Amino acid sequence: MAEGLRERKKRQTRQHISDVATGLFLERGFDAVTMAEVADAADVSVNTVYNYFPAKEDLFFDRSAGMVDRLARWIRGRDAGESAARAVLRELRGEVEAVSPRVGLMVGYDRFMRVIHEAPPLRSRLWSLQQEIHDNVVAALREETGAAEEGPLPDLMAGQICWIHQAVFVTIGREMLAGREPAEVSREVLVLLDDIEELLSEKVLNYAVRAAP
Amino acid sequence: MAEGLRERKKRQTRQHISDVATGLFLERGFDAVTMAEVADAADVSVNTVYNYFPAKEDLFFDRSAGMVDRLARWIRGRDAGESAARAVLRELRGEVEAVSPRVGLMVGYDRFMRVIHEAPPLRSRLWSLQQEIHDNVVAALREETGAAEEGPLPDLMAGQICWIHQAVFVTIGREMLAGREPAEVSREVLVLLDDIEELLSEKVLNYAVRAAP
DNA sequence: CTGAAATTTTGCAATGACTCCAAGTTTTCA
DNA sequence: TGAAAACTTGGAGTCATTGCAAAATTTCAG
Repeated sequence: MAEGLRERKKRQTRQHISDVATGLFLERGFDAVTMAEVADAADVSVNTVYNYFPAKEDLFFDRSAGMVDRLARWIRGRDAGESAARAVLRELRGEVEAVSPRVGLMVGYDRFMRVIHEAPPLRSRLWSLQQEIHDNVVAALREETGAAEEGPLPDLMAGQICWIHQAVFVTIGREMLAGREPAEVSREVLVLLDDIEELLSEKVLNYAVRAAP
Repeated sequence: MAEGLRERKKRQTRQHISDVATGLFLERGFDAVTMAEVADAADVSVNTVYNYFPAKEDLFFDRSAGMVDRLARWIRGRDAGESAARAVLRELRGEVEAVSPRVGLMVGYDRFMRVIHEAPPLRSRLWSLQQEIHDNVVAALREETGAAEEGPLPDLMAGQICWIHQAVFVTIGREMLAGREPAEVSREVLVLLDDIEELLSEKVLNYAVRAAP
């Protein structure tokens, strides 16, 4: 199914606006850039910006699109004989060990973090994303453990699993913001992951184990 | 030290504005009430409202003032031989068993929850309060375990303790919003607290035990 | 290739939160 | 009692966000 000119243009326009906006935000901070400036810099009208992005914060987090279902995907993709929590720990260790930009281990992430740090609306949006991640994890756990799970257990387990994720991301964010080197932070977070695993109960570590094939 | 007329008037004015505003919000929802309407209804100028409350959301959460350090207070006030987590569990069980309005177990809390539920800015502010609670817990744990704790452990433990708190409050909020009776929700949450305790590892349950006297 | 239909872009006006500032008012206190 | 200090107010201005209707662009059938 060939993509029409209209579709292509829309995608390009959207990407262009997002790029221009992110550049301005990283340059001067979230507050100091107005929607009108973004529109001007992107050579479109203000209304066109709103056409693609419901709110100013969406301009900043556009790239973080695939992040909200990553945890749920990791859980659904766990190995046979592996629990949800262990799958998440394994995937996180992989990303951190690889010093992956997907978890913020890259040069320049400090600029990104600083913008968020100084803008309350962006922090709010980040919490909102965490909530989405949590909801996706709950949904994944309910599906993976069978619809039989009607009680509060999937919710509680999702809380524990999201706590793992949060602890890792908050730490990476804090250390990168402090100007540390990605490789250095990577080593530190690998230790943190061991600490985290030690704090989890067996019940959590053995929840939603995928049956052997 | 006798309180001057000025102090008294300020407190009264502040309380009056907060009461009027909360009434309007519960009546018509957060979005549907403008700052100008609050000011009119309270017989003050818009600027006076901003004089007492930095933002519209502060008008709504004014009463929840003592909530941000409650967890930290519970931890600091734990019994001899009791850990931080167990103190929090004990205090929560007390409040829930007493069907206390302090944890939302009261008639009319559903109206309160509905306003929050329908207003994204209020949900954001709630997350921001959670963050404050977390920070206070970290501070309390660091002090209570001695300044020796330089590592990430207090942060991780605070995450676990706040998770307990969150799970309880989210559940109460959800059930009350669904129109359940406080007494009924109380019974249900007591069971939830048992589930929660079972999911915590011994490491968490035995962190920051207060020395015997 | 052409013109109508569908879709996107844009300009304009308005709402409402929030800030700044300077001019009143009220309360304190020497 | 008369400043000085602190609080209140009115008014103007910025900015995000929305709604609406008029262009401009793209699609597609004929």
